[in-house]
Amino acid sequence: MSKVRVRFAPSPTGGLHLGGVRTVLYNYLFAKKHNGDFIVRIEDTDQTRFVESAEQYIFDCLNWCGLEPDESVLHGGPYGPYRQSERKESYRQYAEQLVKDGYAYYAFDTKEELEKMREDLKTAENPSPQYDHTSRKKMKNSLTLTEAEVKDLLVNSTPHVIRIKMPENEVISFTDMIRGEISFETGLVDDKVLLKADGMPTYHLAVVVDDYLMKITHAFRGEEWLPSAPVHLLLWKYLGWQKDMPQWAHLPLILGPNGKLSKRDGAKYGFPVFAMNWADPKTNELTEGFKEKGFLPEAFINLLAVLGWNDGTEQELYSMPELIEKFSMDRVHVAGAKFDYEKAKWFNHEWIKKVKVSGLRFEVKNLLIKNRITVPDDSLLDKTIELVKDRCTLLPDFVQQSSFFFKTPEQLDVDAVKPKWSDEKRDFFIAYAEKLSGIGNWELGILEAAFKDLAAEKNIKPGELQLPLRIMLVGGKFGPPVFQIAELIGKNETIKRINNAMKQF
RNA sequence: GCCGCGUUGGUCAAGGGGUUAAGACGCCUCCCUUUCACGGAGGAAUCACGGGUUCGAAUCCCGUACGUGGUACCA
Repeated sequence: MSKVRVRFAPSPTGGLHLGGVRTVLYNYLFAKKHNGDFIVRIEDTDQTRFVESAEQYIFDCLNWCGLEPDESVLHGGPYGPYRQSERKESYRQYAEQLVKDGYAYYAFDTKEELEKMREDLKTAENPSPQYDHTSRKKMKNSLTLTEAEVKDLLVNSTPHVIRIKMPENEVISFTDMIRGEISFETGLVDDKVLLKADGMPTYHLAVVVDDYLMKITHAFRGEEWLPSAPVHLLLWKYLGWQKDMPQWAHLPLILGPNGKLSKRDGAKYGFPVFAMNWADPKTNELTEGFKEKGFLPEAFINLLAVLGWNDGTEQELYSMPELIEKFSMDRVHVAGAKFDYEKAKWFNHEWIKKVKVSGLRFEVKNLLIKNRITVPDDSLLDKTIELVKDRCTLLPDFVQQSSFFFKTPEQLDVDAVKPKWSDEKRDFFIAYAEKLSGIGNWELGILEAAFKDLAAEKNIKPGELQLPLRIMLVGGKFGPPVFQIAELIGKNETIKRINNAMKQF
């Protein structure tokens, strides 16, 4: 059996969508599981939708996700170029061959003529008429024109396209790796344009030619391609490559709260839909990404992997190597899955708990610096991360959960203590601060014991004193156990915070 | 409209003729902790609907409904 080769073929038109990343992921997992190659091919055949920065952006996203291609415009490889615009010249010959063999034809209709046809044929029953075996007879193409007329038009370089000639009455079927047998009546499918007037291929021609030339063995793409699959199948056949045709799998869609997931949903419901921040160079509109929202790539990959796939066990947390080991296309769900942001956050939380401190250090430090908190000491940072990571769902949560380790809280939640504050408690804290200043061995157990002994001495329940102490040290009702905080921030800082806070109570 | 694909709790889902229909997220109650979390123990679903087939159907078949995708010289 030949080496497994799969490809992800994005078009550089904008941000990389959740569904897009999952498609890459499944490609990647399948390839790696079978010791195959993962190729990224840029489908930039639509010059009108091309966005300059989008290509680099896509690679940045893949890199962040840890989905490194084996071959691509950036990684090179023996089957280049990996940008379809650079392969432009190679497509025409195949289209011409199809015309010669009677499987395709020239069409000279102008945009206006096409519009007119659609307008004329439009009825209540048929709101969107196609350019197909019924309507092509009335159009301006090499099927209706004489040979001489066609030749003349061609010689005068009249703008034209090449369209596939869909058979009138055939049934074409194939086996989808996740859906099984699927069949279509060819007469219901339109005569898709194969080669555009500008000489560029459409997706339909390019995907077949390039998959063939690049020796792709398995073609995975979104379910939205299913309706045009018969065109591709026919092309493989007409070009005489049928025995080399890849196996297909059409992946289910990822849906938003109301149907198809769109980047609008992100803004509307407050969750990211792109892998990374995407700033549209045309509109300057910024769409937030999972990365910037504070997701770990491990979590992002994990949640995407199990959105539509499971290995049949109860396991939900998977690392990339585990996914590679366990992934299989036939366990991919057939139906679309609604994206659940709450669960996505849960995955991130789990990964933050799971990942080692060293894996968090860089991001957390950056976040703190961005929030004007200086981190003088990496070992303090590490201890802090270890202490608070259980209570962080998204990376930015570290700012609130750990900033008080590095700087005195600016604002204290005085309302939390004031109602129950008393002179007795004030006395206690004055005495405690004094006691603390005499402690030589600054460590958790001693601080806590001193606290409890003094409380007993003063006849106050220690529980009633803990919240005030927390507010003094942290500023609010959150954070790890108080004495651990005191231990970490040190003697001077602890005493200072106690004294300062009392002025406000 | 037509064509394709789909339909197990609010969400992700296991299960593919006989099960008390797993598990997870979220929600609620309780325990732990006199912060917030973590952790632990519980609570809530007859499988879209209608017909078949069968001794027996969430599981097989057919309809209907609903959802979703396509119906571009976009991918």
